[in-house]
Amino acid sequence: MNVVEQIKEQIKEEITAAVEKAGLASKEDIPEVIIETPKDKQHGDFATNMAMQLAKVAKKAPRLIAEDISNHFDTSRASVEKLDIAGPGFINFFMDNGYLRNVIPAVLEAGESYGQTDFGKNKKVQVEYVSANPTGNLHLGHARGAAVGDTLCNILEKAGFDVTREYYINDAGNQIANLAYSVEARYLEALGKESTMPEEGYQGADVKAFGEELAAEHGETFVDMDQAERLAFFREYGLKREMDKLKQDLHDFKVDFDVWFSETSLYESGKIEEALKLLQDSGEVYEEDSAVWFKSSNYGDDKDRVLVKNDNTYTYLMPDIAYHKNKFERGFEKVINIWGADHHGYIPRMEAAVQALGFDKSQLETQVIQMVNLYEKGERVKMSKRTGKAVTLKDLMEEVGIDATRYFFAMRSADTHLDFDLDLAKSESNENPVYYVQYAHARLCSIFEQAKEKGYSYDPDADISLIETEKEFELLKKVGEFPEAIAFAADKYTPHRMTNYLHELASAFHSFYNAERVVDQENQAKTQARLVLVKAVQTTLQNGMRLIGVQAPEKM
RNA sequence: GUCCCAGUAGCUCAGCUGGAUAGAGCAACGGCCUUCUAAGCCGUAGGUCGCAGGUUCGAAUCCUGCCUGGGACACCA
Repeated sequence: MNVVEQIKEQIKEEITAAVEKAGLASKEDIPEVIIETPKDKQHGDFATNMAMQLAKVAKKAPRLIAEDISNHFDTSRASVEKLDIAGPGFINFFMDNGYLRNVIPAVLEAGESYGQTDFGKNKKVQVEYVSANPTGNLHLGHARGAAVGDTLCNILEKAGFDVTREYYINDAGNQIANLAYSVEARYLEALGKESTMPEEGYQGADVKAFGEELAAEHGETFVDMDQAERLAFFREYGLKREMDKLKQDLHDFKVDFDVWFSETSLYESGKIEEALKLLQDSGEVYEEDSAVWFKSSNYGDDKDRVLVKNDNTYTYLMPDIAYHKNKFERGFEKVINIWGADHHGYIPRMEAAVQALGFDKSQLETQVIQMVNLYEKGERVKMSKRTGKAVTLKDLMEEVGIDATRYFFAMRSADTHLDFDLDLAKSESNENPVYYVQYAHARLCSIFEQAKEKGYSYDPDADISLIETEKEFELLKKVGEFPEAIAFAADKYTPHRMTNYLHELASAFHSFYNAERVVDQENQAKTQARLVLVKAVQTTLQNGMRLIGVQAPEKM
């Protein structure tokens, strides 16, 4: 357990003890003790609302209860210097902050692994994200999903979950047939032959390039080939090219997957029939209008869904059911889907399917990534994937940069609409929020450089009892909250809390930096102590930035 | 029609399990560089938390209804 958490536990114990000693409630009746950090420093370092919570049980006014508790509270323990009663009955704890010094050796010892906890109990979790159709470039929305998904995975891992990152490749549906037709059309076009682009074809420049490359490499080889054979080739070719590109773009964005799961593989391995049979055997499906329907309305969906169409092919849902069955069979205790907003209506039927397969609804968690609206020069830019007019992940990486893009997406709650201001994200100025955090790191590095120049060597055994100012303790407290911040973000699946935390940490550091000097020729011992403090800050900042996937630059 | 998301400072957004005087960033205004990076710090100003009810000792937060904006509602994927 980390230092800050430990002290909170001690305070909790003392509160419980005080409540019992004061005879306010029996042990079983004491509600869970809540320790919070007040927003206003006037209200102390920690506070509890125990007196208000006890008002009903003890049948007394909260302020009187608070007095009873504080009279029986043993301040000699838990580093409490004094306590106060305020407002409607809050008990505020003012700490002897010396305990915070213990944060430093804890961080230094843990190094890169500082922040790691066993909160997740090594639970097997699978996160599926991005999963964009391999029919074109990744656009803004996928970029958001990639940044949020990857950050969430990083956080879950750090919080002690056993995470598998997975991408579901939709390589079996009509859209892939359309891709094949599109490649064909572009190929013929490149050879100057007559060609027709299907109405639902992909107009993107990438497909056009495929056609040209095929024409250049293979000449007219495919022109007289049997069309089915030719399309099969174009299909494979297009798919491979699209996937290669997509993997490369994601990799450049620092997003890598453990498993690339092919939809086609479900057809080939018989897993779809297997899943369908299971549903049939358990009476979850019926036939109507020569189609096979799943009784999803039994599980809260607003209507039943077709699994097998009257032309005897599967809907998209059927293989996806088989896929989810497979996920659980692989032993994941929790399956997290991060889907685009356009899939939100799809969630109830998937939850229904999971239950029909005999799994618990709570094992499936679906997070929706809301729409991204792009703004440039103050105006909304309309995008369309089909026509190829869209801002791609690649554009973002080139124009905005990986760090700013990742930070920008990670910093906002994923389930709300996002306005992406291209000019703001591009601006290399203090308007861009990522620089605030990066700048803190560059400053930290600069301190070490200066120290080195002035002949100081970093000594991990420096006398940290010389850490004593308010700014130092505030900074240390923030550093000490890191493991809790990670666990919290993991628990609520809210990666944006992590950027909030990093911003707060950077802010505490900048504030300290302006108030106190680290490298001070007049005071060697203090310099040594502060170097150790600052090292702990640097380690924490680096670990946090790694979670978001942004660089920690040494110079800016 | 049903469902999802949103409505909080001029703008973009946080706000935890309901808590104290609702917070950041940007923009505005006033200070701070002979000393570790001023992409920073310190301070000022700015809000009937969409509206109306309800629950509660206490509501931006929970519940109900309504208004406004965005989106989703295929035997497509």
